[in-house]
Amino acid sequence: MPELPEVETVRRGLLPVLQGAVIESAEARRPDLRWPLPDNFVERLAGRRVEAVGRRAKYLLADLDGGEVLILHLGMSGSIRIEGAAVKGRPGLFHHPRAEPGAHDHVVFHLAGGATITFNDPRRFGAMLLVPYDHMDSHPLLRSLGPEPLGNTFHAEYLAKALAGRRTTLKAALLDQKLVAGLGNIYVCEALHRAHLSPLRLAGTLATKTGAPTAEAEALVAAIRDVLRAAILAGGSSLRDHKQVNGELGYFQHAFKVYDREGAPCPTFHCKGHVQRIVQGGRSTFYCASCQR
DNA sequence: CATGCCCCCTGCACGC
DNA sequence: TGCGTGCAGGGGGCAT
Repeated sequence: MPELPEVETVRRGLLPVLQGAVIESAEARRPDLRWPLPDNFVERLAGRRVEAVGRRAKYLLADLDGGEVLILHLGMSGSIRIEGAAVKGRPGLFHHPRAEPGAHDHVVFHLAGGATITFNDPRRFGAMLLVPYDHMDSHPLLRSLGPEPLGNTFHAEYLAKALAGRRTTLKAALLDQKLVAGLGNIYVCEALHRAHLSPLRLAGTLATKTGAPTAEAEALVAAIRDVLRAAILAGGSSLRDHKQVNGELGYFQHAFKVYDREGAPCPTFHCKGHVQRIVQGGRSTFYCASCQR
């Protein structure tokens, strides 16, 4: 499920329940996800208070008292659900009642007060790590990440410079988390369509010799920011069975212009083209060859 | 360093 | 119905 908007949606859903909460105990129902769980995982979490719930790229970051950060990645199929908690600001309203753990419920956090937070991940491409807060930025998984696409340092000048000299396609460049962090297959396709840029364009052609940002780089930055913001407002995208932490579906998938819409008429105003599917780097790309150049 | 390919794993949709 | 195939939101590791 999870690209930046989905991870941000999870973060926002966790915030009212998890921030300030104490993890009474943690339950590891198997020893590994993508990698083995951290040594003494359960012991290191027991009794810890969650001071803050942040996000970097597609990583969720739970700052714990005691100086460690729980880093959590949802991989391709990871999801989180909250059960047994009151909904903040809505007296009498609760998340779903607690249920017994089911298939692919790999880690369960039991919070003081009775709520549980369950990590489910059928494919187990997700991950959990515990790292000292002071070493977080230098952790191998985080240290090479590019700027946040919704942050102040991601602008046309940066993008033009970052793309300069790249000999790969725009699609591959935008999927590269070192260039900009948080985009995945869906939102790259959607952003390129909004910017009317072809996923096959050579990335370097959006840069200039002088280093001045091009109109195309401006358009691409705007498209990326717009589509991510809109998706976050919609609660992310729910493909297959993925849900928000409260069990509700996101609904941005209904706003997809090209992703998974092979054969559909291009939604661009006055465009006569159709959405086509090609394969780049082994992954599907959806675009309109007529209005994306 | 940059690039492209393989792989990890499970579930599901599809065609026969 | 059953079975084989291909595909799925990510990204580390490796060869080139």
